[in-house]
Amino acid sequence: MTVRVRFAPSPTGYLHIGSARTALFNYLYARHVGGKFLLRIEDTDLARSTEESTRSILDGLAWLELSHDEDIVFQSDNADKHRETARRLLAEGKAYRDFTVREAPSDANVKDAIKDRARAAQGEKNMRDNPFRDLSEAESEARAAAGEPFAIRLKVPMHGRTAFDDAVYGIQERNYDDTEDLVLLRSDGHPLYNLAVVCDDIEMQITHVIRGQDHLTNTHKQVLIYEALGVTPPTFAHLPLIMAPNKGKLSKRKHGEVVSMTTYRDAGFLAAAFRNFLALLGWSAGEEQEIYSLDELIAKFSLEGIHRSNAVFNFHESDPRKWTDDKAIWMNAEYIRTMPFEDLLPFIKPELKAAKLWRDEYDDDEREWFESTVNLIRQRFFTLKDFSNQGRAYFSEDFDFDPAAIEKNLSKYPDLKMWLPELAERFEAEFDTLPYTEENIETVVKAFTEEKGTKLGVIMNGARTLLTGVAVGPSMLSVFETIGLERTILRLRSQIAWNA
RNA sequence: GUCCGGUUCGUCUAGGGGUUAGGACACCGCCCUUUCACGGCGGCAACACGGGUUCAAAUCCCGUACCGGAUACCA
Repeated sequence: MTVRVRFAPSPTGYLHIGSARTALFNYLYARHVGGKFLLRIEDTDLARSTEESTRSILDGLAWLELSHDEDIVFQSDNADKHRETARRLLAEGKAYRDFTVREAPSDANVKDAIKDRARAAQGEKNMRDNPFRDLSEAESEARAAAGEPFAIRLKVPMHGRTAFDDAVYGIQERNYDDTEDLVLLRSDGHPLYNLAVVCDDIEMQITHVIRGQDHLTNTHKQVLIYEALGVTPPTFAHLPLIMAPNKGKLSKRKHGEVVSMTTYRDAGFLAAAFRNFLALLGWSAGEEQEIYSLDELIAKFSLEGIHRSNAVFNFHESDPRKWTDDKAIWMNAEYIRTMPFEDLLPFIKPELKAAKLWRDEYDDDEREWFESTVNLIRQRFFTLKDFSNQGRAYFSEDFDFDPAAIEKNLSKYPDLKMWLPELAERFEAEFDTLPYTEENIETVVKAFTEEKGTKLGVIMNGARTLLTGVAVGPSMLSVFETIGLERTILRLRSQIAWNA
């Protein structure tokens, strides 16, 4: 039997980090065993589902390059089948009509309301005490025929327990006493989550359900539905949750952008790097390797390697330099500086284009210069954005000067205001005949420094600031060379920074 | 409240009866260097607690604590 897994997000917001990892694990498992990775949009909550969310989720998956097999299933399209299934269970006596008048949904904090209600019941609550559970068939039919609204609830057996062998958490058991007669169909005829999921998973012939462990109790309910339907449940694998730094729930509402996949795409992350990071959040191959290509992840992924304990996504809200997890940033930087140039180019190009820094010559005449420049500057970059921000001066004459750099490297040495234009003269004269190479540049700059009776660092850092606008970067000799003689002279003469 | 799950450096994790408890990120120091966020070397830092089983427990069992999840006519 071929393995079929699905990723089933509800379109109530963008793709967040937890869902993304669930999608990734499903994808990796499917690819590992040569199965199918399916996508189902759980849009049965008409009030909260939006098309925009669906699009955003699809965008996120596309960015992560998690391509699905077969057509996307929209759960709402199957509502009739879900209703039919509920009616069948009713007809078979495995479900019953509940004529209890529906409570108005509490508007405030739903979670808290539920918790309060549960606590108030003080364990006194008998999950089987619904007065309509044992209503005679005749009376049930009569009341329904009279037009009285009813919900359909599953008739959970009085004695026994649900059990399944979770691929991650092992044997899971739960007494029927702890599960209420769950509603399958709302009184307005709307099918509910657990019913819809089971019906669709059966219909889609899902063999493995890989999802967050927040679904563990749902799974018991779903097993009950499978049993009522006489269908063997799939294998379940529940994933540990991804938590906020305070070990609380990571939520869109509380933590905002940092949990959204699009944030990472827009911040200049490479999908490969982020995927790699995500894969290691709750899974490990049991070895010390950290960097994995997609093919390696697929080759090494296994359900056995999934952890049971939750993982913290360690971002620092108050520190702009660590706005997201350190390791994610490090991994992205690692990819940026070690990827083959040809693989990186397709990402740098659009980045530079968007910043109006791209020139077509980089593709042919200046290809060599472009490549060596990128290889030079990418060593200290963290995201693709750095190419257009910190790297701007390499590609454009229109760049800003970092005030801190001016302060540190120029203001402190007023003589530089004269010296650097003078150095420009010197360059112009010397390199009229001499080749503009690192070696020769070093000789010229050193001689110049000695004449002025100053330290090499003063001249070099002053020049760095004028040439690149920032205080950090590669070896200054390389910078001189890659910026080129002409632009070096122009920038050394410029007084813009001094007037800033 | 009840049910379920979890607990190894700050974080991600390896290990799963005998290890100097390993790696990565972060942090700190030294080196390289004109700067630096690259690189090299090094350092700091963990088995939640209490019982038991055992010659031996981070590892197995029980309990406690703490954290998390669930408990809807949401998904």
